[in-house]
Amino acid sequence: MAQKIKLSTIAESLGLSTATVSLALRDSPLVASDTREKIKEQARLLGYIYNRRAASLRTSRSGIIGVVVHDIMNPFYGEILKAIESELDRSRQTFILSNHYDSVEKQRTFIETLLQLGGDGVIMSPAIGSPPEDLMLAEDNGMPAILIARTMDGLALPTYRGDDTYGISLATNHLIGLGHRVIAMVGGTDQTSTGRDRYQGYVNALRKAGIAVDPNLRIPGPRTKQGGFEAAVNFLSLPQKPTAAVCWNDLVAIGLMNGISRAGLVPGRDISVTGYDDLEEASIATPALTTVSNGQAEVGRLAARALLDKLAGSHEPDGLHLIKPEMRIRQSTGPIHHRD
Amino acid sequence: MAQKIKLSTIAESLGLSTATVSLALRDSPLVASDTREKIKEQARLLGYIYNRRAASLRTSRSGIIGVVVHDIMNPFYGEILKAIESELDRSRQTFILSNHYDSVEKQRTFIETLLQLGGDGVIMSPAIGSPPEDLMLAEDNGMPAILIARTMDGLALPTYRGDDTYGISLATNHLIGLGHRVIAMVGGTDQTSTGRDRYQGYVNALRKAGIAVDPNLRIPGPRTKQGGFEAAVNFLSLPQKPTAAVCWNDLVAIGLMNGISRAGLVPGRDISVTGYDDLEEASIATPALTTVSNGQAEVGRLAARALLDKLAGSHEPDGLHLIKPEMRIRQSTGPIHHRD
DNA sequence: CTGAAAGCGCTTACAG
DNA sequence: CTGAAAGCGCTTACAG
Repeated sequence: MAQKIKLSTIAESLGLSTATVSLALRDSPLVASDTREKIKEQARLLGYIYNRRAASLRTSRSGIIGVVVHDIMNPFYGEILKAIESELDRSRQTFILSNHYDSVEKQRTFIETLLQLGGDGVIMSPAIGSPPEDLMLAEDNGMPAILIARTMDGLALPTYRGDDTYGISLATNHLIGLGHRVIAMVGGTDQTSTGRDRYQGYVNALRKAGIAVDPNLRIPGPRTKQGGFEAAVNFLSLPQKPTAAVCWNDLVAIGLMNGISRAGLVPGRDISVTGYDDLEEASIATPALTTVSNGQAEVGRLAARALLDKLAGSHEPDGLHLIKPEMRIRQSTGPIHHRD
Repeated sequence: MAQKIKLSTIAESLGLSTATVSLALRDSPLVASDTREKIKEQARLLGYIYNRRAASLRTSRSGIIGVVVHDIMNPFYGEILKAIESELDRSRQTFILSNHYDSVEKQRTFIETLLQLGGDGVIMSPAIGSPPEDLMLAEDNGMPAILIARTMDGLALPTYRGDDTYGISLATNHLIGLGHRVIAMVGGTDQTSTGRDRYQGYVNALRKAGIAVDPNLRIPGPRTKQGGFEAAVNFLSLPQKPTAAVCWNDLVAIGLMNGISRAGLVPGRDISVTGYDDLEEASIATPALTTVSNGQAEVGRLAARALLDKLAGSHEPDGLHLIKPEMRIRQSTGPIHHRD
């Protein structure tokens, strides 16, 4: 590596001022077009690398946007991130990604780091138990924040997520329509808005159909494939002998189906199973999973757009934006089939 | 948000110089301990946020490390990233993540952005068709680079990956040992070192066992679950009627097994299937997938360590570091079972 | 143990 | 259309 090339190196080599070089490289109409071309050519020749830290120190815009979610390895978040990425790419923003694994500590460290780097904004799916002041840390320091996937009550932050109560009722009603009466709910936690909403939607649907709600038919906890797989044992030994399971999400549903298969039963025939999210994987599972679309691409796209709009100065209405879920009927659900 | 708090705000409020405040906040022994405590307390009270851009402009260390891989939604990379993350977390480095989706363009943009941000180093799994000069762009500008998962010939960059040729021969030999003679290879591409190495390992193992290599038994292309699922049709209609498939990776294997199941055959009994990578998901697939561990956690950990060591000044030996794969025998492979 | 001053590499009024 | 100069918020010699 030769000497570090900076604006002044280019300026001196051309007998111009740094001001002119700076303007030219950013395509300012203030610079004569042949001067501009000469400067750009010289920058290329010298292998000039723009120092964003210096620029951002001066302008206080860094071009950095932070995104923090529970776990990027979870395809649900992966699909959201993909949409955010393609939206941010278009406006040449760099994005910094982090998992918080539901650690409030890790989440706060991330927000602080982002503030230190002069981040322009942040999109987050809040960790379980987040203190409101942690989530407001960004806004309080002039960095706009947008929430996705989970709601935090009492926070005036724009939020984009699916309508969980409604969505899970679609799945539950679908099963009821197929004749199922003993329907378990597998997975999820009351510690998130999503978890509470989905359980509530399931309860509502049963009540509306005149089916008594049996709390023992709830197997809370699992949120992953592994979790669903392990829950199969509990599920299959429930004394009420459910003929169907409404799962917390697709991962749990696929895991549960694997567990059911291992036990020699056929999901979709012996036991009906619904997922939630409609991950890319849902349609190629065996059997293909009946599930509820949860608008990941939409959530990511809208959240990114809202943030970019905010940065551009237009004031989006704050508040909750619910994406409407839709039923996707496939092979994992069918008419009631009595075990025993 | 009140007035922006900076070092000088704290200094003035305490009647000290910025130099003293700066040193105190970084726990310098040069500052008297009660002065230091007073300063730290004041910083906390004022809600001071350290401006890393300003600091890094001065010190030319940013605390940022870039990581770019093909696709973070692919659990193979996800598992590597997790290991990198936990290693970097320990040394308080921020990491910036990006997908290149095998676009050389996107990869170069990422490296340039990282240079502009003053990144301290970069870990990359090179995009297909990367020009060597793109990969050297980082090093040429003083930013150390480490390669993972894929090799680029003729580049003097430290590289960490699994031993593909050896690993795939383990899988192939396992099938041969079970009596299989017509073994297809499903997925992968000759455009990556990994793809070439794995095909070669498969060919070597067959030859060593005295089995003629039939190029028509290769179904190149698939690298995802979806791809494996779709390849099932081709696989099942091969005129040679293979009794087993060596798959490019676990995703392809799981997809292929789903496709085989849909066709009414039982993977693990009618058709033996091996995967590659030993993803977390492999053990809960149905049937549980026989596969080859590919050391994702090891690759991530070692690559991150090597980079941190390099940043700390110790010169790691460059060159290729191969992680030794191991066979994981589960339910998706069994003795030969003739179709028809 | 503490302070005054220069400088990291940009951009932005302000002049001309 | 171009230039001289100040300043973004830190850290680092150098003095004392």
